[in-house]
Amino acid sequence: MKEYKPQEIENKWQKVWDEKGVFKTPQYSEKKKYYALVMFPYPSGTLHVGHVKNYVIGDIVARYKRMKCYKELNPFGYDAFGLPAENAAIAHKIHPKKWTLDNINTIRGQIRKIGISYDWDREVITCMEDYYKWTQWIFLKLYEAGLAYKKPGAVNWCPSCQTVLANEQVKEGKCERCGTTVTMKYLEQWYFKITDYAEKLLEGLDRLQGWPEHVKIMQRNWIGKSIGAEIEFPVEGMDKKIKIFTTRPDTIYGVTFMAIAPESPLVMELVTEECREEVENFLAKVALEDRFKRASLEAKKEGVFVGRYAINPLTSEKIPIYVANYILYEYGTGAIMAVPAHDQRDFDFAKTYNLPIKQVIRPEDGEWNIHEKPYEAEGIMINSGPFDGLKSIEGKEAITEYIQTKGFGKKSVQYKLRDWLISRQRYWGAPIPVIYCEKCGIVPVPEKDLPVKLPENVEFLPTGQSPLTLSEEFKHSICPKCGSHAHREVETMDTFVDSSWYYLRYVNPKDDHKPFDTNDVNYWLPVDQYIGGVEHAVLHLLYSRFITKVLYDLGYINFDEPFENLFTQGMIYKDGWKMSKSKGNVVSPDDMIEKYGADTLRMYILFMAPPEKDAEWNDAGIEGVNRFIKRLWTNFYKVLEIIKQSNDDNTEFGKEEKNLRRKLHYMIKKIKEDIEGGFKFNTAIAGLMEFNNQLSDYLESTKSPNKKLLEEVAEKLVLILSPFAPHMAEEMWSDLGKNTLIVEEKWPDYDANALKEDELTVVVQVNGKVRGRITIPADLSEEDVKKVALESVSKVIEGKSINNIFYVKGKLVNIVVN
RNA sequence: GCGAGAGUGGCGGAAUUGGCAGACGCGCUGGACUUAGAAUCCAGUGGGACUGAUAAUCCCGUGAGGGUUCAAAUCCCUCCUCUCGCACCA
Repeated sequence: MKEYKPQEIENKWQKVWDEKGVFKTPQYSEKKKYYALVMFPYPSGTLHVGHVKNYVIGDIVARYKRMKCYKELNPFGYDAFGLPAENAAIAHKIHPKKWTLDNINTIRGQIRKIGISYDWDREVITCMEDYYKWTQWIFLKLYEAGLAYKKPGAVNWCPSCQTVLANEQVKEGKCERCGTTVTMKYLEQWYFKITDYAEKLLEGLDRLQGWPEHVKIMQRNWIGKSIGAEIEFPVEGMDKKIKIFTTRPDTIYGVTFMAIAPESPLVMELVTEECREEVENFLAKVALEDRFKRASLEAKKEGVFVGRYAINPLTSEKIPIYVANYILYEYGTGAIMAVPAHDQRDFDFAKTYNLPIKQVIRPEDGEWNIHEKPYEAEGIMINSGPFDGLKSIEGKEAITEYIQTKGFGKKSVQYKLRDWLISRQRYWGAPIPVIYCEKCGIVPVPEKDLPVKLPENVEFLPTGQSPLTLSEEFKHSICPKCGSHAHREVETMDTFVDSSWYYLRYVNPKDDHKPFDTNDVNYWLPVDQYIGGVEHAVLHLLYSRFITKVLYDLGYINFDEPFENLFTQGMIYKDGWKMSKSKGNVVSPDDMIEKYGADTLRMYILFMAPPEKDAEWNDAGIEGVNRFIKRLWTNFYKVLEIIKQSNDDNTEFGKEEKNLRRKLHYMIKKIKEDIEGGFKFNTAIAGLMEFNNQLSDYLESTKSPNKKLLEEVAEKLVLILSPFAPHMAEEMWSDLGKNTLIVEEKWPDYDANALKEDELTVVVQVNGKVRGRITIPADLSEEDVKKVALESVSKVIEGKSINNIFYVKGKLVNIVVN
């Protein structure tokens, strides 16, 4: 019997695949295209099995589709710029470039050993000039389109990373990378105008049928669209109006005060002499507060009267104006009309400062004590003059309409989404291709001068200042417009800019004249299946959609969504924790391959849980899968031996043969359905195990195994196995005497005829409880089945009257008695 | 607080178009092989009752409680717990 030596056969077949170039992307063929893509890694260390899960899932999909006769683009690359690599490089006192490229070499080696079917010729590394040149090109295109701009303002600052962060990179007030509490700074920074695309990004989500609902919901929430009205409230005794945004214009008769954000310049314009001191003290106090604490629900609502009153344009009522800590300057207009009767926050504030609470909406039925709790739901308008009696939904329309005709305001839509802050005060990124000229101001670097090279001999310790400031050679430049003395932008781009377009580069990774070829990209994109972690829901996945939509609007591509189908895989935990070096709970794929081989590793990762779920690594679990693989190997070579020894050409199958053949085809059907019906690889592998057990039973029980049957079993079993355990499948295929490569074979179809059974086992229930089972010919009539069923439980139903008999065809009979 | 998802043996998980709950694997128990162990193979394995024991039979059981139905892990109502995301967005 041939011994199973995984490392040996894995090396052998990986070499063969390489030499024959079987995973190279076909350029010309009749086949339909399929673009399978996994989120590329940050090369900031070595891979652990959690990363590998991503690539294995992608590889099963790619190999399956390849066998289903698609022509495949299945590339891999590295998100090589950015803070993690830079921080690691600082810690290890070597240059980020060397550190990054060393890691890439390690990772590439790790992945090759797993037998992932990538087209390695298309590898993309974002920190290389031939890539970031085109990242800079994208910046220029956005700049030309008015979608990249520089503005001063309050920005998120990570004191540990010593750089600004985009809103999407702040999680619960902490830096998404390092967990340090984010503070605020006033800085002039570069932004991409993603807010211009809020509506398009929202609309596109509805078309993405192949995306998980929870990711779409996260994006919708992040974009945060609200429909309402902008209304202007005149200030008494001043030629000034306060503009507010509200989603509840129907509650305007219930306004009892106004509130303005502390940061708003309006505050100091409105404040009266008597109140000035108190207001200034309040502003000073708020300025010192942590802004994320201030913006949390638990924070107490506080404010001060500014000394003035506004006039409600509908009622002409005089209402006091406050500056209040719970008003956000960045959202809406930075000022609100406060309706304590119908808003919890206004209610809390009114209670604290003893302000009136005026109910203007009542529930459709039932009582409501407005002094106990605000009523925030829809209802019927009351105390609202001519609008009394309207439903609040109608009231919204009616009042918006009214203020619009009177010129007090207009319908308005607001979004929570903020523009994407893309400049960083760090070294390891693509330089922003812009020059500052004393005469011409901001001048973009001409396309022909790209790339703006990142200098390598620069001190890059994080100081809060861009390290490129230190390089006179880099900074010094000449204005491309007027030729006078100028200096370069010293800040670099956020790595999320690099990764927001890499899926396009894979199509023409070596083209040095353009970022991609429009025809080729239009052919290969959108990506058919994208696979990665859910942590990118409102980061990379949002940015990529934005960049794609911009390139679409600029006419470079003919699709406006990059990823047709998205799959988010769960994480692998060990000892209850995410794997990390500091926790010391990292499971290395290399160790597992050395111990069990890549095929076992691949299969265990898929078997441990449904792929979208988080799973706990279990050393005993991988042993179990390894046992299965060895049993399968043994069975296969037993079968092969029988085939070789036998001259029997009998195709008349007995009961056992028919039975085994049915189970074979049942497995083929099940695995196809498991893969296509939502990547249920865990149950697909269970199906393989089950069939292997059945094959063992057959080999053990039968005296004269049938050669023809076993030939079919061996061939189809190996084909089905091949996406999961490609190396051993290739070895088995070749031992079957085939002179093709299994990776180039077709996925077998099941034979519906083989699935038919001559005899069925039917469960017999009495009053819904299983009381027996009967074996019947498959074609027995319903009447006869019932008869047999009744007989089989005659003891149980003796002396009882039969009320009803239900028959579920081929499955179950339920006899109802009393 | 809002939004989404999930609660099934000792464990990971199957079954969700209502139709045999616990597939498959781990673990555990017993056995075979062995000087012994490892490996491998075979058998058993939700809880309980009955029985001297076996076979058989019965009862209970999918977070809790109620409902619909011949039949509920699956559908409906009420509640609890956990995970994730957002978090004063007017």
